[in-house]
Amino acid sequence: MQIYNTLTRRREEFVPLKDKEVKIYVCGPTVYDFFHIGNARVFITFETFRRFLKYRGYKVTYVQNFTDIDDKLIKRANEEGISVKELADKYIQEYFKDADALGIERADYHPRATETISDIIELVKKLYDEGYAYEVDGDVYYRTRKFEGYGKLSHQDIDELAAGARIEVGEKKEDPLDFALWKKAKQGEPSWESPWGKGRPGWHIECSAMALKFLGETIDIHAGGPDLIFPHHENEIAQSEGATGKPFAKYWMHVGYLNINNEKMSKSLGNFFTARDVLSKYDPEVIRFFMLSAHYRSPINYSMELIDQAQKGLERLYNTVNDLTYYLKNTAGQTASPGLTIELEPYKERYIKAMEDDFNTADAISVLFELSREINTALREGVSADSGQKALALMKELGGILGILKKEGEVNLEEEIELLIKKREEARRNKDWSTADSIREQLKKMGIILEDTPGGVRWKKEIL
RNA sequence: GGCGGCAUAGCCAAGUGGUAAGGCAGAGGACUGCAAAUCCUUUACCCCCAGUUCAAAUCUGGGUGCCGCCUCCA
Repeated sequence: MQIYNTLTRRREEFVPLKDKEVKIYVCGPTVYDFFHIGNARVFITFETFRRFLKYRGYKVTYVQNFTDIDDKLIKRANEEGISVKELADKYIQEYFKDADALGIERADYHPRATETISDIIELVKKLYDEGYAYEVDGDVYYRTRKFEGYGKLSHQDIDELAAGARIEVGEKKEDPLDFALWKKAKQGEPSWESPWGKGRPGWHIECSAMALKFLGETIDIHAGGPDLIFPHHENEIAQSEGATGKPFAKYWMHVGYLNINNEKMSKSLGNFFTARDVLSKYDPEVIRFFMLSAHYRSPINYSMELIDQAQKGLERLYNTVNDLTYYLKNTAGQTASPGLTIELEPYKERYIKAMEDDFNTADAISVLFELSREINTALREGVSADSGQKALALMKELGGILGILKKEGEVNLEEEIELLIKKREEARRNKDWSTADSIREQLKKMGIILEDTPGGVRWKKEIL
């Protein structure tokens, strides 16, 4: 199993710190608003990797945090005239609504920064005692130049970084590169007691503290969005390794950007879509399929056209699953001939091989398409019930890792629909094509698609 | 200015030395009352130039173009 490590900029053999146990920390959303589809890409991507690791027998402990105290939350809460906690509670709920809808399995732990304050304070204290932090008038800063490896993740030279750094008004840092671990409370802001007086945590320290608390000093995989590499993850390394003296994470993983019209999605450009927007227009599985159809480190472009393309592709896979299901229910075993057998093992092996190659979901999906074609062919020639069952199970098994092919296409015929189909059959026998076609249209509007096959009339529910 | 990524058919997209997966769209065919679905066939001088090699989309150098990070951001 190979994983690309941002730290070394190479693909590395994946060896967990301990046996087959994998500890993963993913930076979660700042809960001041609905999350957007760029966030969704991160959550879907790493959650899918977790599924695959579990599938391969790893015991995964997965942590994804909520940032529920920061400038953006404070600003938004003030605008809405509610407390920061009320705002955060609201958007954590909304997070779960959207994430659940997208089929994103819940993490083992979803810690909140505000519930980790005592751990954060302990960590800052430790950094202070070690000389990695200093206090100025109630603020505590990290002494960046004291940490030897600073810049190793983003591969930036510390002096080059210093050239671009700025000190904001009101900050009293020793060095422009230093960053806040603890911020002195301002009037009307949420705050907690600390050795440096009332205040709140800086942004980066919470992730160090939560990873430490739930996963320990060294974790296997730390993951997140691409724009977290600098400064967020760089700072996390400085904090965690400064405090423990041990490597923070063995593998650092980052997804590519999700772009709109080939440009980074951002609020200032107004090219912004929340997951909820997109969920109102597309089936969640289509969104997952779309995101997983390119390599996770490549940028992907979001547009209706491309999502439509993805939907068509997913429909093709579903046609196979539904045709096979139908066949097994209605046709298999009814003929005297034993039927074909499909060699399934090679597909499974190729799929696993693709996923073990730095999670090449695009390649894995192509295996599903090839399996799909072979099943389709076998279906017209007559596949054995046993082999058909196994093929169906494999499609669902491999699709399930990606979070697709989970729907049941068949529904029980309601009487009204049954009646319509009978009427249409009668019309067809009388070669009354216009009546037959209008009934088919009528059913289409009800979400029922009819197919006249050599074996008789097939119907299916429109599922995407 | 510093650092990095990408450039494969109309579109999307795999492929890190041995003469190009897969999907969408298109064309032709089979099936069909018509559709739909499915199957078969078909569509690539792998951005340009030079080099290394028996052999390069894949390695090296140069060029062009696009994108990103260095500042809150997934």
